[in-house]
Amino acid sequence: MSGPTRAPTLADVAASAGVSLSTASLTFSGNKPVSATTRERVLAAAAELGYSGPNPLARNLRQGRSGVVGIAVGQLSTAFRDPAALAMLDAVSEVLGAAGLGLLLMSDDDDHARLPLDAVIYDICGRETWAAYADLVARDVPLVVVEGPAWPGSTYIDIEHRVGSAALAEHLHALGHRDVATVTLAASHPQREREAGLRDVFPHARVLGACESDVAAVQSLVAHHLDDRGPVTAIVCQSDVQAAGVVLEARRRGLRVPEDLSVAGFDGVATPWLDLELTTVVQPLADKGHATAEAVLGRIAGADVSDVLLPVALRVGDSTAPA
Amino acid sequence: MSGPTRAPTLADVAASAGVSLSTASLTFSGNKPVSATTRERVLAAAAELGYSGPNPLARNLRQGRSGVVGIAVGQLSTAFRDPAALAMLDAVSEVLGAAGLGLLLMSDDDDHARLPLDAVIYDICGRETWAAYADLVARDVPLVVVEGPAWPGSTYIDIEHRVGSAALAEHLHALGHRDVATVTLAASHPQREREAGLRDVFPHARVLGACESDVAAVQSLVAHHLDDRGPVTAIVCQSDVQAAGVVLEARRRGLRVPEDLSVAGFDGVATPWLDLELTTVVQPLADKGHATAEAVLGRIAGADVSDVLLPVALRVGDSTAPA
DNA sequence: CGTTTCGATCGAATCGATTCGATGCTAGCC
DNA sequence: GGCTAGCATCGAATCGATTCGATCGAAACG
Repeated sequence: MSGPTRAPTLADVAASAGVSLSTASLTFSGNKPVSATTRERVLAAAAELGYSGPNPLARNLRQGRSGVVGIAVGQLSTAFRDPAALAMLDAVSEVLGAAGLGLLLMSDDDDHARLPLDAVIYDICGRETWAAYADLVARDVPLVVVEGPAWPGSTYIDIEHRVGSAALAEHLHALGHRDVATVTLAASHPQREREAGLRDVFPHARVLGACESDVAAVQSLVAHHLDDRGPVTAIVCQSDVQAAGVVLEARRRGLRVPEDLSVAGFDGVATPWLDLELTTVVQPLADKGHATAEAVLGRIAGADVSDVLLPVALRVGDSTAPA
Repeated sequence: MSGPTRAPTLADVAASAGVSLSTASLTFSGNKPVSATTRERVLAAAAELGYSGPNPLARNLRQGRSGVVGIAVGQLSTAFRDPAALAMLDAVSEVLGAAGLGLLLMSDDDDHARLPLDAVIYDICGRETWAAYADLVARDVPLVVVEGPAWPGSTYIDIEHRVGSAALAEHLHALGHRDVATVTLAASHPQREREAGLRDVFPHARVLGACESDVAAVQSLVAHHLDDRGPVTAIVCQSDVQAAGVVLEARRRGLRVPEDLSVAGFDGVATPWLDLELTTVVQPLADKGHATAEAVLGRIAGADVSDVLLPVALRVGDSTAPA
């Protein structure tokens, strides 16, 4: 006969247990000691009423935090197609999860202004403007930028693009390469830095074109360059996925890698479907993710968080050889 | 002199504009008409005070919704390594994003009981129990299960595993194959269905072993089977990624595909780094994602939502040939 | 034995909006 | 002119907790 009764609240539990609302709250939150007998009475009442714990919405309002961190990655499907992005995401999620925070995917155009976010991670390489930025600033949401534009008020996590890129270029130069071309990402901070590193060694390196980190995309980009490829003896890519695309396309066109063409990548991720190990610049993806998440935690806690610049390392594989 | 003044609230704006709190609220929410002059006064006051819109936390509490939908996918890095998962995620995000809902990643072990979720999508093939399930039920959170166990109270989105698998098996049978082996996923509803479909045609098909949808994993799984492979002439996999792994490993061992060994996959995703088109069972990934998201919206709206069963289609590629 | 201290509990204020029902005012109508 | 609608606005209740400060006993102390 008791219609669809609404879900019990903490007040119901408190009443049923014969304690005050505040005591019931303390029982669940543990923020102050509660005697064992009282705790049991409250928990018993909760169990009987089918109370499933404090309403998160109410807690959030009171505490002024939502427990949710946004991560902007552009288009989901393209962003995560590159294993490097996944490794990073994994590390971020690990740290935030341990801190009890959830990770909310922010895709490009959606309007997330209505969602309560405790902080936002911006990890869209290859984009320099962002509609949501002004809004986040207005709402005082801490922003952690990964390899992006150095926006005022945000914390900045980055790697040594230029150093790594230059080291790779020197490796090629030492192998005797003189005519080097590069596949780029969209114009962006990391892209500019990496290109600068390349030009430290090869000032006249040719740009074949820009594309995202996707095997098919890079294949169609370099396809015609490989037919009539002029004097180029090495191609430097901005990700291992791009490099894999170049290797596959080169082979399809009858070129041997590395004998006829040296190919280099960036990131240092596993490419199990390629039968050679790429020469690449290994970046500490897990460290980058951890550093990002730690920065988020710090900013949420209101601490002063300093920017992070992580080192990279050249890894010489089987995809580069003397010119 | 005015210390760190706290962020302005709607009450401040209302006072400054000389209107009531309710009118100010209506100005922002648009739930009831407000005269143009009043609206302008309110907006002007808001601009002057630097008010950046209603606090989402407060709105959420009042409305009893958070605007966030959780999606459980197991380990992030492994879940998204398969492009099929990404395609699905993309479609889900598209629909939910358009509805103003955010998508929160729930990884395995994190405790998300403290987060306010309007609904949860369960998309972990290969798992039959879930610690969070009881909790979600207790909290009355709508649950949409994709290819998972048919849990009471949840909405169920699935594809025709058995039909597709049987169609593929018949294709192999028609090619003259009689000795077929299969690589499986962890024991789960879709795996059982697919295996049943396979055994409809090949009752004695041999199971090589189970592994996740990952090139490297499948390679090490089938490695020794390919050396001394007995009478097997075809291997049926549970994903295109698995199939790609088998193809690569077979070639590494000197077997030609499809001349010496036929290989089939499942999903119908692009494998640009493979130079042949896989024979596979194409599932409508975008439709599946859309249906999932629509089910979520329906459940949140309190509607009766019926389960969805989507069709699949056999696609014959270059990886299967006469035995 | 009087006083201090400490732990457990309680009452009330608070977080910042949304929304129901009531009120006042103007316009339309006969 | 009197009456009814309808629109804009307002006051107050509400969402469901957390948390500050006060209170009350009992234990510890000199």
